[in-house]
Amino acid sequence: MSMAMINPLTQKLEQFTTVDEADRARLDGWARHRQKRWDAKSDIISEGDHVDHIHLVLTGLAARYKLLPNGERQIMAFLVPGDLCDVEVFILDEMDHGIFAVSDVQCALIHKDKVEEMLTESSSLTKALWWSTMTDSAVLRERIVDHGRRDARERLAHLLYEMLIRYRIVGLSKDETYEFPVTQEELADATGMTPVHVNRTLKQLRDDGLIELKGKVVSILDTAAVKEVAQFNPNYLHLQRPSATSGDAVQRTDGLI
Amino acid sequence: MSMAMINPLTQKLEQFTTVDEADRARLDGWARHRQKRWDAKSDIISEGDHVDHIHLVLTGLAARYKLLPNGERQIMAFLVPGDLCDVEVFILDEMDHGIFAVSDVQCALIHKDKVEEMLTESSSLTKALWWSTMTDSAVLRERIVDHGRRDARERLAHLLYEMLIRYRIVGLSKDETYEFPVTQEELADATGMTPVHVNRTLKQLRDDGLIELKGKVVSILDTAAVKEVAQFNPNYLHLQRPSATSGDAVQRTDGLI
DNA sequence: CGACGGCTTGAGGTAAGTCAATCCACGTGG
DNA sequence: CCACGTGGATTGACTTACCTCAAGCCGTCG
Repeated sequence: MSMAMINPLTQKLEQFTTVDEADRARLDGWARHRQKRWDAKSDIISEGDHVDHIHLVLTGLAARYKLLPNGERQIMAFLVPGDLCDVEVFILDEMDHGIFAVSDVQCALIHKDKVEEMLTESSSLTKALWWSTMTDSAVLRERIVDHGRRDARERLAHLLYEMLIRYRIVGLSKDETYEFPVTQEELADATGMTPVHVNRTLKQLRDDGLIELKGKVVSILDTAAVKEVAQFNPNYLHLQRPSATSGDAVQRTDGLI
Repeated sequence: MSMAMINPLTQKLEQFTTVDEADRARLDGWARHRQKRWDAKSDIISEGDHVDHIHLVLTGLAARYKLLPNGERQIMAFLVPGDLCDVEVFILDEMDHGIFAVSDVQCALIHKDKVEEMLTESSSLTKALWWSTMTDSAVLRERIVDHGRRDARERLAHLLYEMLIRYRIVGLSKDETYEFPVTQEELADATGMTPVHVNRTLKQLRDDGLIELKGKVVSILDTAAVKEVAQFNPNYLHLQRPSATSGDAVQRTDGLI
């Protein structure tokens, strides 16, 4: 990572708390220490792996997935820069799912000992990291709502809008536009649909003037309408810093959502 | 909680590690200190609540849920004795979902300060609790697979079998039988189906001799067949203690699964 | 130029939803 | 002790959202 580049994990944690100089230095050390690159479509971690490094996505897009006995695939989460792939392996014995590189991906490898060290040395970072894993769970829960109670159109709109915000958090969106390097097949595996039906639904969203797709670039053309059809409630992303932490009761309204 | 009764949280954590006397005493103190009871169908925690106690289910069944603007409900997880309802509120500002009592529920209320205290005083319990939240996430991921890539029959079979194991962990199953006090409507809200279709699918599972339902009591009649149609792979429950933790390489085969 | 991966579109099929009636176990009050 | 009301389970008839199969298209890369 170049010196100029902002550590996307630091940037993400800023959503939750102010990261002080010591913590920032620690996070930068993690991101710089050891890096590795994966080609698009290759596995970063496979189901059953026993990992002793945590992977932090620096650039590119990755995805958690499971393969069913019949060969079908379900993508359970997308991982954007700033996301940690496998905090669980820190505790659990082996991966119960795999993670693959959707596009070319650059990761920092953080040895679990480094994280363990942090847990005792910085309670602020421990909390921040905890916040990160809790919001990851919240995103999983929202995905369950998507699959259980939203139809194709709502589900896609919800996913595309959520990704906008998650990219925005790490500074990878411009206005209402972001690069989302997925194929329609991957979108299908993430939304529990068929590639064919993803295609038709996207066309419908385009024809209705809600979104635009140019290559891998997504633009939300009509924010209000997209939030409306997605029934989007941003509370699950927990982008307001907890009021107990900030001295005053001022809630930030910096327009991320 | 009577003295004789085994703390279900302790019992659950035993899946992951051996709980020593000090930790056991701490957990029992938590469970005994302050308790509260909820009537069936009442809210234990509502969306938007700011909670400063963690709720530990002691008896009964609870469920995490979200309400959509159009009034539909999605149940994202069932909480059985030994499950913690809201570790997240420890960090996050407010609940992004609600939790309601499916049956009458008895909970222990644990003040967040008690938990914070534990985090600095017992690294073994900290790890065990971490394991617990990680497996909760794993269950959420499995639910996404259910919804995305399994049909009604597979989904119900999967849920019923998973619940058997989760009840078994806390000693609330007898052979292949357990009490699961849900209505078909709640089952529908959990599986993303219609009550009508839940009914038909259950009938089919019964007619095929896979399961039995007597009132609220579920029996898995044909374990092999149920695991087969559910494509059940227990790895996501992480019931093997991590090999790094146990001195020898012996894996337990006590037949929970 | 041809092959290939991914996108698009059409025609027809099916799992699951909707609407609605009936049934059944219960609890409760007259 | 029975009539009645109520919440939940059950079943039938019909509709629909999404799937399947299949063909064509389009850009790119060797």
